[in-house]
Parts: sequence; structure tokens; C-alpha cells
Amino acid sequence: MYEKLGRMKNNVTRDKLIDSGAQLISQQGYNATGINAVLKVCGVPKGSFYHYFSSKEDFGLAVIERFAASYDETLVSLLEDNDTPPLERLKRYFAAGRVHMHECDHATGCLIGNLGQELSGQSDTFRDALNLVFQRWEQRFVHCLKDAQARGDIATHTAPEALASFILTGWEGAILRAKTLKSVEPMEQFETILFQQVLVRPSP
Amino acid sequence: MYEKLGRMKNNVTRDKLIDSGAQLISQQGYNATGINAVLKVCGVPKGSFYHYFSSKEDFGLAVIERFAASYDETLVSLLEDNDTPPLERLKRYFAAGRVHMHECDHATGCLIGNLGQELSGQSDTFRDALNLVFQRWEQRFVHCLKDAQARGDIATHTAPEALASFILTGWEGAILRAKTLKSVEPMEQFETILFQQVLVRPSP
DNA sequence: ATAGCAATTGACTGACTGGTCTACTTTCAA
DNA sequence: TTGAAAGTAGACCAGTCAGTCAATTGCTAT
Repeated sequence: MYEKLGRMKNNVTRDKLIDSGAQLISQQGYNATGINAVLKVCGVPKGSFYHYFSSKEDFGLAVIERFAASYDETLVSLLEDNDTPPLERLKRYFAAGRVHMHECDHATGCLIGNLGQELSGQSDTFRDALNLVFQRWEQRFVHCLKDAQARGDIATHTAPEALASFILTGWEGAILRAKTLKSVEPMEQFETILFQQVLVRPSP
Repeated sequence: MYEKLGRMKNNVTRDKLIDSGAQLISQQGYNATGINAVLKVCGVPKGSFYHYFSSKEDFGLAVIERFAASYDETLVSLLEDNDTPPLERLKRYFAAGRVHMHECDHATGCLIGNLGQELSGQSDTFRDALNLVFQRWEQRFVHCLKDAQARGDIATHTAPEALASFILTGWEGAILRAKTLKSVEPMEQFETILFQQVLVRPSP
């Protein structure tokens, strides 16, 4: 009982580590981010790090887990807002992504995408964890697309699962391109063509 | 005159370094690939490395340059083959990408995409170099799409430049997703929807 | 009061990093 | 034949990496 409360409070150190880690890993990637750098940012000594995490990999997985959980909240609030038409929800999601890209000066992009690129070939543990996150995101899109089909806003000839995969894939690619171009233009271009030619009403 | 021939021959060491570097960087990424590891793979001593390259960054840029040049040849042979209808050329390009993905056991993907993700936020020199490569690729797509429009195979209401950006973006994203999923399914799904709903004939 | 555990601390380790340096060999033009 | 440059070679450097460890503090259940 009191134990749990104690744990919660002690976790501020753990949380500081994860926060700083997420920040640095987003900016520099996993391999380029040293543990000492994380420690320096949040002023936590090394011993504490290894008290909470058994290894750098363990730490990396915690960063992923935490980011995914927090991001999922945003995703739900944007994509499952029943007061807004489904296609409009999608547009808001894309707009939020572009805002974030501006905020980080086109340098960060998507943490999960970055790590997927960097670590999928390096560690199966990371790959599995990242893959799960992507799959959960896809499910959120599926949900939204089903709503759109039910309202007749988009045609039903393509399975929502296929569309969701297409959207996630295209969006991640657009983010990558936006980073190297230092411009959100590829993200806008993706959105434009998606809504003009893919997410369209059925022809009568 | 003779100098040039001499240089060409001496470059076998340089070439070995670049080849091994490309291989390792493709598999592990730039930051995770140490110079000593490259040296070990091709049996070249460190002194030779710093005789040909002034730094690891210099080396990385050479790897990019060389990969881009070699890949551009493939791209031209696939996308500018005038004996084949333009949309068929695109399909062959996608098919080749899937074959490569199988060959590397879904681990490597696209070197330029990988480095774009890993280094765009880390070094402007790298970002510029990678951006240029992407832009050249886009131009190859533009060329092919213009052919398709001229033949009336696809509608002309969307600019070929916009379509090219959309395709490159979507394809890179599909490769990323294929790596974390260890399956070419996202690449197939992207291609299917692209040809079913984006690269379509104008309605009469 | 005290035993005992959670948490903190930072000096330390060995392996490895990118990069330097000097010595040596090969090539080839004058 | 000779001298300079190109290229080969690997020991070596300072710095950083992930990870260890023994000593200490703070809390709390008995």
C-alpha cells in the first residue's frame, strides 16, 4: 500500500531519465546517444541509471514504451473524436504532425520511425517492440476509416486495413523526406493526393 | 595522363574501403559502424584509410556518392527503358525493390533512406548530400510519369512532380515498415493502392 | 531504537572510438 | 640511378563507451 506510493514518488528519477532519453534519442538517434549524455541533461548520477535499468537496451525499450503510451493518448483524442467527421479527424492528425515538424525545426520527426529505421536490423527485441507500436497505430487508423466507410464518406472497395497500412506507410515516408528536405512540403503533398485520389467518395 | 591511370589502379584499396563501408553501414547504420570494423572486413590497415579519407564523415559522404551513382544506373535502366510502357517500368522498379528486400532478409532496406533518418538531424553536410540524391531519384520518376501522361495512361490533372514526390515518399515509408515487420507486405500494399487509385486513366 | 531495504552516489574498469604518427615500401619521372 | 611522391602499415593517443561496485543515505515496518 504505502510501498506503491513510495515507488511512485521514487520514480521521479526514473521519469527524468526517460524524458531526457526520449529527447536526446529523438534528436540524435539511439546509437549516437550516450548514457552519460542523458545523465548530464537531467543531472542524475550513473549509479541511479543502473538502479532503474539493467542496460542501455532496457532503457531504450522503456523510452519506446513511454513514448508510445503518451502518443497513443493524442492519437485517440484526434482520431476517435466522434464529434468530428472521420476524414476531418484524419486531416487534424496530419496538421498536428506538420506543426510538430515545424516545432522541432524538421530535425526530430517520428521517434518510432527513427528507431525502426536505425534498430530493426540491429536487434530483434527492438524490432518487435517498434512493430507492436506501429500495429497499434494502424488499428487507430482502421477504426477511423471504418467510420468513414459507414458514413459513406469513402468507398468500401478497399479494405480499411489496407488503407490504414497505406496511410501509415506514406506518412512515415513523408516525415523522413521532410527531415532531409527541411520542409513539410512532402507531408502536404502526401496529404493532398491522399484526399484527392485515395480517400474519395464512391462513384454513384 | 599516366598519372590518372596510376590513380585509377591505386584506388582498389579506396574502393575496397567504400564497398565494405557501404555493406556495414547498410546493415548497422552509420554511427554503429566503426572504422576498425570496416578495416577488418576488407583487411586494410588504418593508415590507408586516413590516406584516402580525411575523416569518418568524409568517408561516409564517399559511400553515399558511390552508392547513389551505382543505384542511378539501375534506376535509369528500369525507369527509362523506352521499350516498356511507363507504368510497367514502375512496376518493375517496385518488384526489384521487393526482391532486394528479400535478399537482405528485410534488414537493409534503402541506404539513403536509412542515412536520411539517422543523419539528417545530426549533420547538415550529410543532409544536403542525401537530399540531392532523393531529388535526383524524384526526377527519374517525373520523367517516367510524364511519359505515362503523354501516352494517356494516367490522368494529367496532377502534376508529375507531385506524383513523383508522393511515390518516393510512400515507397520509402513502405521500406521502413517492411523492415520492422520483416515482411514485404507493406510494399505490396502500397503498390496495389497506388496503381488502383492514384496512377489511373482519366475518366472520359 | 533498529534492522533492513530502496535508492543514491560517483569513482572506476576494460573495451573500443575516431584520429595521429612515424617508419617503411613501391612507383616512376628526370 | 636517384629523389620525391604515393601508398602501406600498425603501434599508439586521448577520449568516450556501456557497465560495475562499494560506500552511503533516507525511509519505514517492527
